[in-house]
Amino acid sequence: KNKHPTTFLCKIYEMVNEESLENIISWTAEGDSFIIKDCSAFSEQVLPKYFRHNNFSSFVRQLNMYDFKKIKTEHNITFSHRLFKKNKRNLLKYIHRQTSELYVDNKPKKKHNQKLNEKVNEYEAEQNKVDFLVKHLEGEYNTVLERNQKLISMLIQYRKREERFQSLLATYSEYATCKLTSKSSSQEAEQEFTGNSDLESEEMSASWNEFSEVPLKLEQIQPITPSVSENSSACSLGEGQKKPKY
Amino acid sequence: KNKHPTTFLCKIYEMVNEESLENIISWTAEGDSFIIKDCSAFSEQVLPKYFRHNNFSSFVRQLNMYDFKKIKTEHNITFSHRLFKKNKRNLLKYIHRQTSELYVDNKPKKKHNQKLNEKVNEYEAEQNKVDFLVKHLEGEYNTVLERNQKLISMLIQYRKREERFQSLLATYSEYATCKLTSKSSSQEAEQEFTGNSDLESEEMSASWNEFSEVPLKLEQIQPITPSVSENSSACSLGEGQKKPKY
DNA sequence: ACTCCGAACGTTCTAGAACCAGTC
DNA sequence: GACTGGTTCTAGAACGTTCGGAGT
Repeated sequence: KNKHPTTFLCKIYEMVNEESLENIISWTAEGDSFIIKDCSAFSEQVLPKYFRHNNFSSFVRQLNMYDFKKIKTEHNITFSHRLFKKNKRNLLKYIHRQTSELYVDNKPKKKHNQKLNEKVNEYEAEQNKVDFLVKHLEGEYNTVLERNQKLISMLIQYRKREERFQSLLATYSEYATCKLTSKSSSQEAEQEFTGNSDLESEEMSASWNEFSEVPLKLEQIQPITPSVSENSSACSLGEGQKKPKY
Repeated sequence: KNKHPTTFLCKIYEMVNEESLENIISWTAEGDSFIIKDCSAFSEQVLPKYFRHNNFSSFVRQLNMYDFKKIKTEHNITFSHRLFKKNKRNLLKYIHRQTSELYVDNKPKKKHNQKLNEKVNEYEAEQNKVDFLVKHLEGEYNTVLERNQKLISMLIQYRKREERFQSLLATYSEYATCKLTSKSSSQEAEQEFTGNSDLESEEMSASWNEFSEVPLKLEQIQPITPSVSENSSACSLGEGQKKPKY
């Protein structure tokens, strides 16, 4: 695709080299840029010969499209391009007209659209941050959930054990009350166990009531929606995606 | 603020009305726009008299800044503005130089920046979604964490109760072994209690060992960073914020 | 060969962005 | 010394034109 320079490049190269136009447009002394000495004559006489218009601004627009830069001078208009030099016609084929970068990969390549770009960058950064936090939170949540499940099963086992203690104690108690006449130690023990009026047991049953409202199975606890990480990662500016639809 | 028209408006009004420039710049026949008949002469002779430059493009830039529109004509350059008319100098004060709308309310007013705007809108939508999910997750996490804490305190109470059961049983057991000669029921009971070789107890102690690695205090469990909701809400395009720093 | 289509190029008008200058 | 307007260079956007290649 580097076979021929575009017509525009050929034309400006041609007119800059044209000796009859030396008083209007020519190379600079250094030969690394070209100078338009008579802007009016250039617009009115030269431009129509090479292009379909005589608007200097259109000419300049084309130069900018090809990444020529205007050089700051007094009373003269000078443009340069690193690949546009005197006696270097073979370099022309490497100069390319820039198609709007915004449309090509929707990354505007320059300072342009600064404000919007800042915004987009902020959003990207924020998105990445939130992504990370969400993933972290998910992990935390799941570990806590597992721990929770473990605690619940432990509690259930404690309960079972306590039931067995109780029946065991009942056995002892029954045995004691049946086989023995009133002994002080037996009474103390029975009182200590059967008396539900002590503070600890009250707390306990209160806690247990609350606990009974808690779902006991992992499935009953609302799971983390997996759509979070999917969406957020899809939005974290992967290279290949084609305009995600939200 | 509508007292005086800006100097630019005064100057173009003045030069359009200047009879000595009639062959270069003048009103159109209808008097609702002005025409530049000789672009070169205008640039080289007229512009420097009124402005600090002789660039036609700078002049056009100003016209566009004041919302003048170029009229499509042959061989002539014509501009018009709905408030710029012959013999209507008093209308000039209502013409305003447009400051970049992007900066004013960071909502570009036209079709311009389409792609970037799409992106920003996508990010806004995504951000709101993720915000919601994060808040939801935080809520879930905190309830699970509370529940966890409750379970842990319950477990501790169960443990205490079990210790008391054990000492109580020990008392019974001691009492039984001391005061009674070998009875079958007593032996069974004592075996059931002291025998740690049964399956349930093994599970139990295993669980307990795992549990001991689990932090018992809320403070030891890593809290959710509150920065999530702050940042994300700050990024959700509130109207008043001045360029948040991430 | 022919035509249709799409991509790149060309022309025009307008806006963005950086910088400068006057003014309050 | 911040704010508004002026100047300069470059880019965006719309639209027209050309050119080459796929499908017939």
